[in-house]
Parts: sequence; C-alpha cells; structure tokens
Amino acid sequence: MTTRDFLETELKKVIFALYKKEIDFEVTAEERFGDYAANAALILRAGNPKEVAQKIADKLRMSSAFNKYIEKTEVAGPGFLNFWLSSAALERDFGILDRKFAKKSGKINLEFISANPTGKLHIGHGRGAFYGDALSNVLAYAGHSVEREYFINNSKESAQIKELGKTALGEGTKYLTDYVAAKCAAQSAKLKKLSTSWRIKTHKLKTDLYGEAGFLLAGEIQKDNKKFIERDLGIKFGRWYSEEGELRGKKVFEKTQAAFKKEKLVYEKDGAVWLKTAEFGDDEDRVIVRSDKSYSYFLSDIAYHADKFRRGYKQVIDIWGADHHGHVKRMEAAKRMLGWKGEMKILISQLVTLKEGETRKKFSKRAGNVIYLADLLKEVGIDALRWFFLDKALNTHMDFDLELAKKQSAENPVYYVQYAHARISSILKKVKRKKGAKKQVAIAGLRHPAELALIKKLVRFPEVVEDTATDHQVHRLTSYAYALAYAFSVFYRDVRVLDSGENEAARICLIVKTQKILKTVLGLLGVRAPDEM
RNA sequence: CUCCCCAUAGCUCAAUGGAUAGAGCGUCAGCCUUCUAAGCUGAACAUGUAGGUUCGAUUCCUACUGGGGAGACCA
Repeated sequence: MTTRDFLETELKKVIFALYKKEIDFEVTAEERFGDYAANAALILRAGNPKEVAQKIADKLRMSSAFNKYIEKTEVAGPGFLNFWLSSAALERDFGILDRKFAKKSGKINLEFISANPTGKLHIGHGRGAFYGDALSNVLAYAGHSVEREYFINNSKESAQIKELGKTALGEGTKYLTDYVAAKCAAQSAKLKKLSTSWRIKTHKLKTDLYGEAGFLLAGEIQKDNKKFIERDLGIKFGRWYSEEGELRGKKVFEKTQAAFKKEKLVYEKDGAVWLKTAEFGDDEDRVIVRSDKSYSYFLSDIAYHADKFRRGYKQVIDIWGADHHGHVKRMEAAKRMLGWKGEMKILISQLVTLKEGETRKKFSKRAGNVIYLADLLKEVGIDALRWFFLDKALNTHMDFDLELAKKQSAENPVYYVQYAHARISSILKKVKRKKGAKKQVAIAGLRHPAELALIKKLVRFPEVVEDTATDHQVHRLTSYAYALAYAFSVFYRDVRVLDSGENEAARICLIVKTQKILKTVLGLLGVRAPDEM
C-alpha cells in the first residue's frame, strides 16, 4: 500500500465517521502545497469548507498510524487539506516502488496498427504503433494480461485487394507507388502464372483473378511490413490475424448474418442486405452484403469483433486512425445488437497534419506528400522517433514538420533522460571498482532538498503506472521520465555520491533505484537505456 | 448541410472541475581545476470570441470564429 492509498483510506474512514457520507474526493500529488492534497472538504457540502477541513484534519491526527506517516497536515486555500509525508512514509514507499503489481484477472485484447497491406507504413501509422506498444507495456506492467493483435485486411473479396490485384496485373494504377511497382516486378512470374491458369478456368470471374493477384501481392507487402514492425520498430504482436485465412470461408459471416436475421435486424434494399444500425445509435443503416453478394468491410469487422469477444476478453481495445472515426458508432451499435459480453474501447488517433513552412497541407497518399515511417526512422533514429510520437496525447492533432522532427532528433528530451541513466551507470561503475554496490539500506537519513525531491519523485512511480493503465494517457510517462531525470540532474549537481562519508551507502542505494526506475519507464516507452553516451 | 476532433507562450506540446496554467525548442543573462556541460541557474512571453453551470472553469454546457477529419454497396 502506498501512502496515497493510505491517505485515501484514512480520509474515507474519518469522513464517514463525521458525516456518514461516502463521497468521490481525490488525493492528488502536489509539489507546491505539500506532497498530497485532498479536495474532500470542498465537495462534501457540509458547511464552511475550511471548518470542515479543519474538523477532518483534527480527527485524522487522532490516529497514531496517520501521525506516523503524515508529518504535517494543513488546511489551505478554499478548503484543501495538504499533507506532508514523514520520513517513515518515504522509506516505506521507497522500499516498494519497484515491486511487481498484483496480477489482475481477465485478459485485455489490444489491436493496433493493422495497416492495409497495400503499401508501406507512413507516419500516420506511427502514432498508433508506438502508442499501442507503450499502452500494452503499461497495462502488462500494471498486472493485466494483454494480448497484442494485428489485423490484416487481405480478403480476396475486399474491393481494395481487388484494386491492388488489378494494379499488380498492369490493369490499374491504384496503390501504385515505386515500392508497389517493384513488388509487382519481383512477383511477375507468379502473377503471370496466375493469370494463365485463370484463362483456362473460364468459369471464374475476372474479379476473382484480381482478388487472387491482390492477395498474392498483399502477402508480399505484409511480409515486409511485419519485418519492419518487428525489427525496425521493435514492436511485437502475439497474434497476426489474417482476414482471408481466419475469417473468410469459415462460415463466420453466415453465422453473423443468421444472428441478425433471427432478431429481424436486417432488410433488403436495392439488392443489398442492410443492418438496422440506426435503431442502435448509428446515424444511418449500413450495408453488410453488397448486391453482388460479396460481404462488406463492416460485416467483416463485425465478424472479427464477434470472434474477439468469443475468445472471452474482459476488454477489447481498438486503436484506429481518425479516418475511421465514423465506424465507432456502427461498431457500438453492432455490439449492442449482438450483446457481446465485455468492454469495448475504441481509441481514435488523430491525424497528422503535414506542415511545410507556414502552410498546412493535408497529409494523404493521393496528394503525394506521404512520408514513410521508415524514412523518418532513418532520419531521426528510433528513440527520438518514439519519444516524438509518445510525448503527445493521442487525440490531439499533430502538426508534423519534417524539419522540426529532424531538429528534435538532435535536441530531443529523450536524450536528456537517457543521459541521466548513463550518468548513473558511470558512477556505479566506479562504485563497483571500489567495493561493489551496496544492497538496500535505509534512506531515511538523507535530508538534502535535492535528495528529498528525488525520493519524492521516485515514489510517485507506482501511481503513474496505475493512473496510466486506467486512463490510457500514455504521454504521462514521458512527462514523468523527464521530471525524474530532472530531479536526478539537480541531485547530481548538488550532492556528491562517491566519497560522501556516512551517507554514501544510502546515496548509492538511491541512485541504483533511480536508475532502475528510469530504465523501467524507458522500457515501457520502448526506448533504450544506455550506460554510456 | 450533418457528425467527430482540435484551438494554451514566437514554435511543438502538458495541466482526473481546484490554489500562483507547466515543460522542451527559440530569445536574453550567468555557471565547467570537483562522480559525463547531451548538464545547471535566472529573465521575458499564453488559455480564439460571447454567454451559462459551479464555492471554483484551460477543463463541463450553448452559440460563434478558425483549422482538420468523416459522411461509398472503399477499407
């Protein structure tokens, strides 16, 4: 139990004893007004907040456990309760700050990137990629069981795969980038064979050939993308889910359709089958089977999600690009219609706007101003790239400026954090040479302001993880990492570790722990923690 | 026309309805015989407009302005 949890519990008890009420107050970490602040008296609505706060404070002070961990309590401002931690509290929190989180029950499925296999990943994919990776890291660290999943839109029936096939056979130009052209050339023998055998089997439709050719090419593109994601981006997936292989041809579509039909949730119009999503919160009804009898993307997505929920996750998280935001309502409608058990959370990653000088351009493949993630990676390096994307909230529009990104690769705060880590390594190397790093010792004797600031920053770590696992605001981690590195840098300037007499052992213990947390946070972000820079 | 997201310092971004709105970059002024100066210290600079809810609004609600996205039997 951390001191924040302890404070919450004590406050709850006291408030109930005094007012017979349970309220949703908050204990927040503070810097200016003590170490923690509670707004309980302000939202209690039981008279003058200042007087209420004072009554609560007096009652709290009657507990010996409270007095052991809280050195000072103060009523301030409009009625806040401010608390200062005792050294006993710091010692305790310091001791457990890198403990393992208790395993939480149930499994979370997190699907992200899922780029269409029609070309290389561009910078828009970068956001979802790094965010998804970091989020699953945090969730796992916080004790959740997480499965990472990547959906491959490679169905031979899908219009885009057919378009890709058309291009592959030299009959179209959609998705035709230099990269795709090169892929086509490399696969020309197989494509030709495919085309020849199709001519023999005359009962097959031309669009079937496009589907086959597109599927073939998509497989090759996907191979490249997978390699890039795993090797260059350092992102691992537990499951690569192939639409063609695992969804199509397995009667999932028929079953899903039948379920809708049974509940009278579909109707036919203009030769197509429509789903009554408008009755379940969507703006209009949607087609699930086209008039040519092929299945729409929407039905495919429903079937896919039905499959996810069938696998029994407590929570299914999707990270989609902003261009998919229109799908959220219909997906939620489908969930209600089919009564899927479990939570579904769809996170939308806002678009990246390309900035060139003073003008903002729409970032799109068609405008020809696409920037590939691979090129950007080459330009700025993986650590700066990850930080660049992870530093910003998912739902803010990003103004992407290539010059800025290049510049930030040289002056990225990520190096500041890594630098702090490397400095600690450097000190510890010298310690080892002398007598070997000490094991855990009491740090309660450390009294220098820079030491206290560092310890206080460190003990926040479990809260940061817990909060991030709850609200998914991954950018909190970069802020924390930077703040921790800053606290260390100030400490480093003001306090000497080596040859510092009776405090040396405690200080070594402090920096060992600091290094461990820095490394852990960087690890959650997927950034390296170097020993030398 | 309808729906969604966004608007905070010169620039890129923070701030579960809280107290004196924070960082980085840039600008200006300082600090290296001492565990890595990729560092530290200081200065200047900000909540688009108008209302509303609240003890308290950058945050919630309404309207407006500006920017981006979506509105296919594409995915």
